[in-house]
Amino acid sequence: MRIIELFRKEREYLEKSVLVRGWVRTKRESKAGISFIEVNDGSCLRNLQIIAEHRGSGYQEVLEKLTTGCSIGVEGKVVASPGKGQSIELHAAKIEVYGWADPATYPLQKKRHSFEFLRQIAHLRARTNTMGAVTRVRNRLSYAIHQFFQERGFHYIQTPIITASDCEGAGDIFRVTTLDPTRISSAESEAIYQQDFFGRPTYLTVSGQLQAEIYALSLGQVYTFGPTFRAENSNTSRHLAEFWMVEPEAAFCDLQDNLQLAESFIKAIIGACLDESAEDIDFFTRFVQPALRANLEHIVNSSFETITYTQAIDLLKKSTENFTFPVEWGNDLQAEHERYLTEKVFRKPVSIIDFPRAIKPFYMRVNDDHKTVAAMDVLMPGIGEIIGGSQREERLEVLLEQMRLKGISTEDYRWYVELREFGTAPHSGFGLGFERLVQFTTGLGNIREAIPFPRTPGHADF
RNA sequence: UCCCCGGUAGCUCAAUCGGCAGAGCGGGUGGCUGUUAACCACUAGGUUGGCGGUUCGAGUCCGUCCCGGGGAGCCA
Repeated sequence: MRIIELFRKEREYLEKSVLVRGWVRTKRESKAGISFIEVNDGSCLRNLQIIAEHRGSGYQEVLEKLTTGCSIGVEGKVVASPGKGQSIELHAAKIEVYGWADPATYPLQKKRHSFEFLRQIAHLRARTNTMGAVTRVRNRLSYAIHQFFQERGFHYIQTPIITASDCEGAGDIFRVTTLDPTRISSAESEAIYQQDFFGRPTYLTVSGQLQAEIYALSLGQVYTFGPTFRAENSNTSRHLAEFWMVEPEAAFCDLQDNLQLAESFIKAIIGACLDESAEDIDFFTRFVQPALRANLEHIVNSSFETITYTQAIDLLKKSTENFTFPVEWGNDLQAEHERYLTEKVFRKPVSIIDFPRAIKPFYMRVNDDHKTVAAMDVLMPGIGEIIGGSQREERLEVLLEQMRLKGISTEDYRWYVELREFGTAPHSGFGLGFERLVQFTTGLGNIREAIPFPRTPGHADF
């Protein structure tokens, strides 16, 4: 029996006998002959209070040794609690200990630990209230993502993790090789790749977008939800070397449709958490970020703002804010600029569209002014850019010109070009950083708490 | 990679001007109580991140390296 089930149907289980299994969070002794044991089984935030009488139980020895971290199974009767803080409790008839946890060496205490410390014990931090709550929210968001797309006829596809494309993004990428590193350094540069597993240089993917386009131009609407890798040496609270990305891609869909999709998407999945992870959201609101619940409700209830890059530049130029970086048409927006727009000017999510052609990738559709492309960045208060997307360039000639201008090899991307030669169609899509969404939804300050086992420069433990 | 801050008991932190290294929690022992971050008493626990320097004397000042955090860039 899972504890959440018990709490959900309290009346139904009252005076009934049940078996609950989980981990001891804390134990309070009463020498009058009672032990109070709080058990958590991960099904929900709340602990179940176990009442264990010493008298005649034969468990006095067990109860004395029971400490935080032990795993136990308790059989007993569900009764109404006379104490404050819980409506029901479990009156133990039988207690089985599956595993002990030496209190002298078990690292988790009943008190608050720093996140830095908990990261060092990622195998045990999952047993804390915070990480348990993050994990359940992350799970609920994942489920909501699939629900959202499935309900709208999008097909879930899997794009490759190992790729030979190395110029999709500007960032550094991870090499994938079976070669002995000592041989690589001593070898002739080009010839060595022919001896490698794939017979050519290969990397971990930085995006499944280009492959998703293939399936959008055949199944109509698809989405990916998988791991993505960036070898960028960035040490911030918003970056991971290995993270999960959601990338919908839809045919016969222009930038306006794309914006609409992004807005409905974010509202739907955050709304699902507000409704169905209410207890965990309330926990974060109480202990992590007091304004969290109000912020999330605001996101769900507000309509997102959409402005063009040119309008954004105007707003920034008019502002009295002291920016470190100059505001000039043609420069990319800096974090401080994005924060100002979404947190101070509009105080809600803002989509910025139609960026200068020169600062965006080759695949984005060139607008009629020939100076901008149909790009969109969705900015969220508190974390900045959460979604980046665009309408893709579907016109063969324009795409070839873009590739020429950006120095992209038409040989290497022959297949991508052929999608425009054979039955091309307008299409759009975007990418959403999943951990940033988890971060936003939980209010946690560091993205390293948004994923069970964070990979960052110098850290690949567990 | 750059800038800033930090590293003291198992954990969270304090230590005045450079002058005997401390508290709370956790652990152990005992007491008390339908308890709720339980409470009370006692107790054990330290190469102050490493190396070098200044000084009668360094947790504290200087140099250097390592590690961590925050911010920036890059991005999702």
